[in-house]
Amino acid sequence: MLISAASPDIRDREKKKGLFRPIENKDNVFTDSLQLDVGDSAVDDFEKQRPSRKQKSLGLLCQKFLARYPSYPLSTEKTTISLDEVAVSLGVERRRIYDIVNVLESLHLVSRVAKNQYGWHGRHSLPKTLRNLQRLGEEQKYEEQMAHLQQKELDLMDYKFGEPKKDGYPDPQDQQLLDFSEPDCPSSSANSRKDKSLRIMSQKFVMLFLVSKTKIVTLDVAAKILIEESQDTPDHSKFKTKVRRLYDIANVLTSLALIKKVHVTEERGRKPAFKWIGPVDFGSNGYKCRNFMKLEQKRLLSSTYFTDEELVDVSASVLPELKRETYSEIQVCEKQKLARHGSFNTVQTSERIQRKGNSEPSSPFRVKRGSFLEIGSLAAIYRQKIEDNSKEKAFKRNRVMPPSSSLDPAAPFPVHSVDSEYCINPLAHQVFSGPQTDLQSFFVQNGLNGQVGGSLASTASDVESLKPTLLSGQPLLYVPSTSLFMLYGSLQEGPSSGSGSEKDSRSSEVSAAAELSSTPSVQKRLGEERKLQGEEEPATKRQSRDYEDGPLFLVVPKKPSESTDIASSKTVGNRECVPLEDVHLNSQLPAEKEVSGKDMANSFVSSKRGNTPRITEDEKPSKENEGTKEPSLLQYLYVQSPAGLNGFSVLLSGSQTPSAVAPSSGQLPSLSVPCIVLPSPTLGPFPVLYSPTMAQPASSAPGTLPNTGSVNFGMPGLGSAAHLLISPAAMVNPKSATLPSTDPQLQGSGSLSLSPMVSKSHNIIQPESPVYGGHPVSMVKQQSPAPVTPTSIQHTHHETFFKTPGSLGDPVLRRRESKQSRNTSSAQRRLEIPSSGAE
DNA sequence: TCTTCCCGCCAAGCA
DNA sequence: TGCTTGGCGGGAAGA
Repeated sequence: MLISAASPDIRDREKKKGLFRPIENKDNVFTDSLQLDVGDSAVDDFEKQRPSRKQKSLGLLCQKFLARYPSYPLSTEKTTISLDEVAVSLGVERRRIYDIVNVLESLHLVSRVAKNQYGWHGRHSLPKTLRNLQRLGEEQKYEEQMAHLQQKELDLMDYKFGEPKKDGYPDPQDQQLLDFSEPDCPSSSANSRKDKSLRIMSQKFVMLFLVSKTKIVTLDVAAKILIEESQDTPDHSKFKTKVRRLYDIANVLTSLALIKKVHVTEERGRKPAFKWIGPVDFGSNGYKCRNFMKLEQKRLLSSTYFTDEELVDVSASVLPELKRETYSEIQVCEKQKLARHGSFNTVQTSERIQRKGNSEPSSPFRVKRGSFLEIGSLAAIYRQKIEDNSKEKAFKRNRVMPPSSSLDPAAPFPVHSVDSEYCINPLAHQVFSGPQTDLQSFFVQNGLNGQVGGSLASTASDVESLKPTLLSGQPLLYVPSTSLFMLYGSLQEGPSSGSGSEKDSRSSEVSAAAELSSTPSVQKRLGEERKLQGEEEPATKRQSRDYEDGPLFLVVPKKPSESTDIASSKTVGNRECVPLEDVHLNSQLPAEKEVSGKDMANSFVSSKRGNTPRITEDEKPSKENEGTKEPSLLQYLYVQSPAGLNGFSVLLSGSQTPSAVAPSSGQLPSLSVPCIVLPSPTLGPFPVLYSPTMAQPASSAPGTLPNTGSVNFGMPGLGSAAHLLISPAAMVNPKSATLPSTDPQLQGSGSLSLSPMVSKSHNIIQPESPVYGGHPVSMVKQQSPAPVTPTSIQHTHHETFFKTPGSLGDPVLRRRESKQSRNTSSAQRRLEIPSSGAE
């Protein structure tokens, strides 16, 4: 799989090395062995050289088969598979290859082009195929059939060895329901050879997974359904035969990392079953995948940009080696869906599965479909997390639970993440808790409250609070050029966090949040909010934002920030930065001053939130935080190196106080956030510039130059391009830096949101904004004073934290380099990915 | 003992 | 008719 993901050159080289030389070429083995003198020693040697049963397994064979071809071949890359050649290469009979290609063909990974010849398509269309299968499975009511069979579990033995009860199986007339409309779908014409083909069986098998809520299918149930559909006499022999075939299919699907072997323990004992671990939720909103951060552990991704589908693939490639506890997910969605609906509702609470031995909930990632992921930053965070467990523990002690309301319409994951298996995102905790700790410490040390726009968050109203904007205190990864990933984590849950009572409280809270989010009322509110948003801005603007290649959000669970320092609170209280929302939320300011932290957490709108006095890090956990449950989610802004930035990328912390980032109207020149300038993914290890001091004096008065509140970056050689002012909740067009904004909103708020969500809610940043257009950015040295923080937590891991996987090893670099050509044109790649929305 | 699935026979399908 | 394709089940390795 690694080779598959690598460049063709590497593949060729590996091939030359004989990587694919059949390890089980029994002909050779036999020949060699037979050349020996017949004797005990020769027999022993023969036995030793004889490949074991496992070595000859179909699964292993399939893996070798898949390794021959790229998972995502270029559109111009036409790969033809010669069955004879493959069989010889792998040292197996052609019959075995048939088994593999049949299953692969069922998923449209290959297609038969001629006799003995197949065409390799890769996984490009896999999501679509799965989506279709899911739809077909739903149409065939497989879920009901499985439920019915499971309900009739006590009759299973009777079924296996005798005539099944009539009521336990579909009526023969109902077989018409199994008449698939699509050519490649199984037909109900009974007992034809095609009906029993492995190809059709494979599709049906996959359907069972896709329609299953638990995503677990026992072999007996699957075999039972298949027998019924084929109208075979359900005797034991048929049952065994079906199970054999299902094993064949399962082996291939396992090699594809779509399923994995599990056991279901029932009253009658353990039953072999398989669990779907591939992408799920292929609806219009996109799909999710797992094991995201394992990519980093495996050092597979480096800082290379991957499409979501590539990510899924690579993630799946390491799946067999992954531990269950480290699974995580990525939820991919369309920007349009995200922008319009503000949420990604494909996660069904019904799919929740309590994590075995670990009830720690987490949230899935959410990225735009077809977008590019900067894995390196996330991976670096993950490493940091691993390396700093102690800090994490200390952090957890003080962390608070984010309220359910903290779920941005575009970020409903904390809700679902409570116990939904498909929302489980250990990454959020395992990966970011540590880094977040560091960042939180960083922010605290720098006089920041550790919450992005925490003061900006307002509880103006339920509707307003649901406006898509940066989550307070949450990490935001921003890639202005193509997409935006907003990272946030729900650190609330987690067995190790906090006291038992506190944990329980948090758990219940999260559960309540989950329920709340799923309730119609919430959805209604979201709809109202969206409606309001729609009314607030011209349709043209909305449309442009919806369809422009704007940022997306990668949402990951984050642990709540427990750290709020005096400086930050002070800054909040004296915030001179008036968020854009203040313009229309001004009337609510007085009330907001008294708003509890909980309310704040519920608010997603940047506002005068800062009016609420922020407690210190020491106070917050023990006092308000308990009741407020304000989410302290870390946010990062990852700025992909725009044109003119010499390939440097900027990782910005979104957790600075608004005051620090809020420029006065007409004076919005620079960045006032903690940031790290990173080389572009193609440049390898990156910490180049790092501005630890982000503390912003609360005294920064509106209208003053941002020298005190802004962090500027000096980028030699960058020239004096337009200024890029970025803040967790505010971003200003470079043009605004030098010229007073004529936009009333700008003047009123003095801050602009870099986040598409924020911009959306604020109606300020337009897609065509130079900021989005990747204007050259000039950064000057930060001039902010040294931060004042109550907790002087050392963040000694910054370097490690921000080190990209690209610096991890040559293989990674090589791969990244090799993939550069493939990813050179992100736009091109994106164009190749059909919009799910269109579909 | 049960699960898993390799192995190859042999028949359907096709040119 | 010959070749491709793949259903099928015996039986053995492995759990």
